[in-house]
This record gives sequence, C-alpha cells and structure tokens, in this order.
Amino acid sequence: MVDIDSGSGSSAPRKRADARRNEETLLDAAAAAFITSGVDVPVRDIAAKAGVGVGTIYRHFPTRADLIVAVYRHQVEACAEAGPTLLANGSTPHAALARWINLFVDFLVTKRGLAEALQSDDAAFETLHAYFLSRLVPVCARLLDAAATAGEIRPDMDAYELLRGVGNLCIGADNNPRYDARRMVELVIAGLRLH
Amino acid sequence: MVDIDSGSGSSAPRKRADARRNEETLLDAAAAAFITSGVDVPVRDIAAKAGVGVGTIYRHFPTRADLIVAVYRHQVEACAEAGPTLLANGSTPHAALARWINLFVDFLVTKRGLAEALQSDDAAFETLHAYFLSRLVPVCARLLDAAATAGEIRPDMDAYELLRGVGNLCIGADNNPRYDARRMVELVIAGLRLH
DNA sequence: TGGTTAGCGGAACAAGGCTCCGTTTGCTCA
DNA sequence: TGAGCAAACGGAGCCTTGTTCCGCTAACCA
Repeated sequence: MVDIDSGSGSSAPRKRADARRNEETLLDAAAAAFITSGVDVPVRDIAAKAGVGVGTIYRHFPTRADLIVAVYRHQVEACAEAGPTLLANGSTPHAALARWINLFVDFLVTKRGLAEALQSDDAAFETLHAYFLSRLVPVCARLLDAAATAGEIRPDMDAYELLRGVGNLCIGADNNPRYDARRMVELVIAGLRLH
Repeated sequence: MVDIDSGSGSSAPRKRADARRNEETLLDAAAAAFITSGVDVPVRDIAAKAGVGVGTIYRHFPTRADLIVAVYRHQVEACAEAGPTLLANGSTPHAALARWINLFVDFLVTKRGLAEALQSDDAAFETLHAYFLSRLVPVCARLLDAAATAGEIRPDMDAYELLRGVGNLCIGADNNPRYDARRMVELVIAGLRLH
C-alpha cells in the first residue's frame, strides 16, 4: 500500500496523479486476477478488471514479471526477513532452515502458476527470476551455512540449487490432491542431513 | 519401429498406404523438431519439416500429447522394463530404486520441455500424463515396496508422488549449468532412507 | 478402368501478447 | 486563471500459435 512514487529522493520527476492512481488500481486488479485465474491470466482481463486499456498496463509494467514482482513484493520481503529471525530464535540451524523453507513453500503453493513462472526460461520472466534470487538466495545461503557449520547438514549444498529445486517441487501443488509438495520438500531437507 | 498398423488383428480396416507413410514421416519430423526446439515446437514447424499440411498432423495425432507419446514410447517402455531387471540383478532394493530413478531422470533431462509438459495441467496433455503414469507408477511402486519391505526406506512413500516430484525436479535441468537435477533427486532418495 | 471415399492441404478463425499513435488531461507558468 | 505542452491514456491492429473445416486428390477395390 501507499507511496508508489512520492519521490523520496533523486531524479525521478514525480508522476502525474492519474498515473499513480492507475498503477494502484492495476496492482489491485492484478492481485485479484492472479487469485482467480493464476499469474498468467490474459493481460486483457486485468486491463478490463481495472477499467484501463492494455497500453496502460504495458506502460506501468513492461513485462508480466514486473507486475508479478510488484504484486508479491511485500510477501517476498517478509519471507526474506524471516530468515535471520528464525536463525536467531529457533532451536537449531537445521530446524530454522526447515521452517524457513516451509515459509517459502507455503508462499509458492498458494499462488496459482507462480512456481511455474519462476522456473520458466521465457525471457519475459527474467525480472521475476532476478528479483526472487537476489532477495532469497542470500538468506538461504546464510541458513545453509549456519547448519553446515553446526555440522547438521552436508556442507556442499548450494543455495541457488536448493531454492530452485524447492521451487520446482511446488509446481502443480495446488489442484492436485495426490501430490503434496510439502512432503517432497521435507524429504529433500531430510536428505540434506548428516547422520 | 515399423508396423504402425499392419493390422495384426481386430476390426481396424488397415489404413491407406499414403496415410501410413505420412505417419512415419511425421514421427521422424517430430522427433527431430523436439530435439532442436523442444516438445512444444509449433505444429506448423513440424508440418513443414515433414512436408505435410497441419491438418494431416491433427488427423494422425489429435493432441500434442499423442505425438509426444508416439515419439518416446520405446524409451518409456525400456525404462519401465528396466525396473524389474534392476531389482533382480542389483545389490539392494534401495540401490535398484536409486538406479531406476536415475534412468528416469536421464531420460527426462535429455528431452527439452518434456518434464514441463509432463506436469502441465493443460487438458491437451491428459494423454501424456495417463501414459507415463500407467507405465511407470506400477514399476516405481514395486521398487518402493521392495525397499520398504527390506527395511531400507520409510514405508509410507507413494509412487505417484515420488515420480511427480522427481519429474518436477527435472524441469529446466537442461540449459542451466547452476542447477543439477540429478543432485536434487539424489537428495530425495537419501531422504527416503531410514537410518 | 472407373467410382468411391479415405486422406490431404492449407485457408480461415480464435486467443493471446505486444505496439503504436491519435486523443485526452494533469500540470505549470505567465 | 487559462493557455500550452508533454505525460498518460485507450484500444485498434498486427503477430504468433493452436485448431477446425472443407474442397480437392489419389489410393483402393470391383
């Protein structure tokens, strides 16, 4: 909410009022559309729901990835910030890692189509990749490092690879009663463990 | 190869010679196109490569899944048949399971886009799902069962879920040097183990 | 060899992404 | 305050890709 561009600083010359209003409206419409139809809902649908033309969407969010990032930014930030907290408060580093991964999984499986988009190699999702990785890989790396240092897990696990694998496991996790991504992810976490 | 419809029996009234020829040509063209452009290469491209009209493709293979199944049938059969063999010849059931899963992974990661298609919930891939599952789930179940009976792995793993998870892990495994599906799958197999 | 019809090709339609440009409207400054 | 200007808007329209449909061609059979 709030403060899309109040020009906290620098050169950006503060957008026109209607532009700011539209951006807000679009975010709301997109968030709603993502819930009902998944993150690859047709652009036209979002535009219609927001009561704007498609051109307006492309002006504010050049790629679908930009729109997705804008919609989910807060939740991703929250997830990223939870990492250090869990590490500080939790019992063992391995438990903190497990809990953090669960947060990530819960986030992904409740967003229709997001896990798919995250793994897509379509150039349009470049930004999405970049944002998620830049925000989450360092957090995951720190958790892995702590657990490895404590001797709880094998020391050779790469954070990028783990996140990517976990993301993959979340694909199709909604709408399929016979497949539980959480259970598979638990298996991976268990497999990390030294014994 | 060969013997697309030599009418080994029953009612089907033996297709015309040109139809059989075209089916053969299409399979070759599709196999080649899948390699160079992945399994979601445009239908027009396959038609052009085969020198036929798009209508001809749809007549022989109503959905893309039918074409994919036809192209990879032999390899899937081989994988399915390897299961019992590994179980009979291998050292322990867990080792046989691990080796069989590796076969499956090797198959998937060398087919651009196949793992994605396999998890897609698009109705057009229904047949693909059905075929892979009907062929591989029983094999996997038998391997799991043997390993569980031997007390090597937890007894509550579902074959469908495991295959689905492994399939998911293979998504995007080509073309990404930082992600190794085999390593992630090994983690899962390790996680299955009792200790 | 001629009639029947399976099978063929590709035009045409639908759906969705993305661009481009004529029009509208918020903002600034005299 | 209102005239001028550029930012922003809307949506027609183009492109790609999937899918259908139908007039034509040529295998097959008697």
